[in-house]
Amino acid sequence: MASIRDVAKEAGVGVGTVSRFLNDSGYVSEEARAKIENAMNKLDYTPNELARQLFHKKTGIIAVLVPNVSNPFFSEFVDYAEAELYRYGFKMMLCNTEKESNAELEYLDMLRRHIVDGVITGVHSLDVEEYKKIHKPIVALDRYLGEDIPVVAVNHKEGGRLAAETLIANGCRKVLHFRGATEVESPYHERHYEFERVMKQHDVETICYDLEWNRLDSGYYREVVRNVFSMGIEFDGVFGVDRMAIECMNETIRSHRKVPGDVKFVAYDGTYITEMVEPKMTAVVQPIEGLAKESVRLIHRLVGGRIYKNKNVILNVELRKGDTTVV
Amino acid sequence: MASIRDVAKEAGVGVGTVSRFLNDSGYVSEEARAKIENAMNKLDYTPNELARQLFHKKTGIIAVLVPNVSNPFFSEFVDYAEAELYRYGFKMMLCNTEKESNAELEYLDMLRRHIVDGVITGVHSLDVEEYKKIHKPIVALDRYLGEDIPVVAVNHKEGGRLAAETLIANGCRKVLHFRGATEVESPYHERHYEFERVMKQHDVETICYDLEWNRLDSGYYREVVRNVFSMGIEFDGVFGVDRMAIECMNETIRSHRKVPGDVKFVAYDGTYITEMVEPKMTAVVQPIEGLAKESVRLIHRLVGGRIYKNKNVILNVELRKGDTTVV
DNA sequence: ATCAAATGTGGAACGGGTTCCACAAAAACG
DNA sequence: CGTTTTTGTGGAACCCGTTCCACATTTGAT
Repeated sequence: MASIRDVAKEAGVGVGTVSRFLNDSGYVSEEARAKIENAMNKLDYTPNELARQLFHKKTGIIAVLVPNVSNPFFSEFVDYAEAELYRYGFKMMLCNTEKESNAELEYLDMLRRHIVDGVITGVHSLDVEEYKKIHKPIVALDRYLGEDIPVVAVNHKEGGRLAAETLIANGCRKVLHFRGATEVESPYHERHYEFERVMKQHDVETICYDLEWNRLDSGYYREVVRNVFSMGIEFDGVFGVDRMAIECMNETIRSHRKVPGDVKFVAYDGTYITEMVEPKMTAVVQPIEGLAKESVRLIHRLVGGRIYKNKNVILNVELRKGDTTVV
Repeated sequence: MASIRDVAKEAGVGVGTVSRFLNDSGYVSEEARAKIENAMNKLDYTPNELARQLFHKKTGIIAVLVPNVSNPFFSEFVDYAEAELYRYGFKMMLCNTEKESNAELEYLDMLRRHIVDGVITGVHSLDVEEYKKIHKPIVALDRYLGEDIPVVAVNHKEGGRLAAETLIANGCRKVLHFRGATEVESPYHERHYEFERVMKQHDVETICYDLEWNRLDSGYYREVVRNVFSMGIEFDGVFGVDRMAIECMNETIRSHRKVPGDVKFVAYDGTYITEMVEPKMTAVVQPIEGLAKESVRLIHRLVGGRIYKNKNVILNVELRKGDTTVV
């Protein structure tokens, strides 16, 4: 593999000249340009990016940590994030952390090892203290990781309120509410608190089902649904994360109840799968593209050296009416 | 940031000794070990991976090219591939190529720039000639890219046969067949040919609808469905890729026809979404985990320097009966 | 014509690990 | 006790592109 020195020799110029030519920096005469171009073609030269990176101490790679890309929320996030990173000239390293408990730590370590310039993390298994030790560009998606780490999230309180009000407006009197594990500190729990608050305020009964932490697989959701149905619980409204709501709706249909006639559904997140089922789900939709864009914008600034303490970004949610509610 | 030379000086040893200590290669006395460990802690030293990579001309990064990670087939593939790459000690760079026409080329160029050690590509927009020029580790997912590039795919012919036989066994007489664009050379077209062949053999009428090339978004599928329904075409069976089949089924249900009573459905791919809809889809399922594992195994070998010309891998498909067919 | 500024160039030093070689001391062996 | 072998060490050279500095030539201004 030819190096810049080979090119310089072949072209009969100095390495500095070749380097300046390659980077369009400083002065290079037309004559030298031509000679270098010739030599490059002749030797089929491509600059070694690694040497560049070593010098600049930058790789232009951002690690994106998610529990699991096959989860629609995260696959959409990753999709948008990759496109946006590309726009900024970054490459994306993808890290699924669900599979192995210390994968998260290992990927964070790549920051110190100079393999990646920054990390966008949508993951929460690690102790917050681990993050505080790292003084490098990190952006948290929907997660509090300490003072210095900016958070990108949606207004979950508003989301909880919208869901509650929708079910109330639909005349629900007994609502099944699937909650994410509340042990973990995350902005998204706000939706549960607010949902419960509004429901109580309107004297609507809620049955809370607490989901296990970090179980995002469909198998688990199905198990939960079967569990609920076998308990013979009656309900006329459901609020839960997309896949949970969908599994629950399917079981409802299978047990010959009408949707939205007998039971209304409001899903949380509003990923594409809520539009893929029949009837289409009414959903509180998170602006995933916005979350991705903001995350990338922030990481770009951080990598660029501008310090942004507590520059959190909160985006608005929106209710998308489907056919699982009548109003 | 401390370097290995700082550590050597602090510990009062040579850089070679520190390097040998870090890599557990060659001789290092207990005494030296202790001194180095001390110095490392004192200086909070982490080796710079970039310098290592420059020397070894390896980054341990594999690029995975897919049109779009939010497509369930690819998100599952990427998910499994990431896990498997991790097992081999590789990191994954994710590249969505759909957004921009020259993204594919740009990502391939990273091979030459030494940014990635290998590429697994599930993408087809580029001219095959482009690939032939690159003599670096490349594995193709479901795609022919020339003599030297190994292909990982399933037995699509078998898949087409299974689908056809299922619809025939269900007594279908007029079947809607959504086909991927056949201009592009890809193993997966086999399923269409075989499907048509078997149908014709059994005198079952098929209506072929050719889909546009590389349009994988839900919006397009919905548009196609609306188009078909507005044409007033009658059919009692449908064969198409997961999302196409699902969109078609939803429209069928909305137009008050019964599934599987009036219309039977067989989906191709069998990603999780076919199990998420109600009724569950009967599907020809691709062993996505197997595809991912084989792709990674091959790229690992290629990166390891063992040449494998034409070592293609063909996996078996399987029919998973759901509730959109009666047999 | 004179001097300053602009244009152009080569190469050493650098970034931070790795490897290899020369050399030394200790251990093993006869 | 002499001689291999093993253990242990330091440092130069290398991987390859970048930057900076010293120096040369040309252009422009006065």
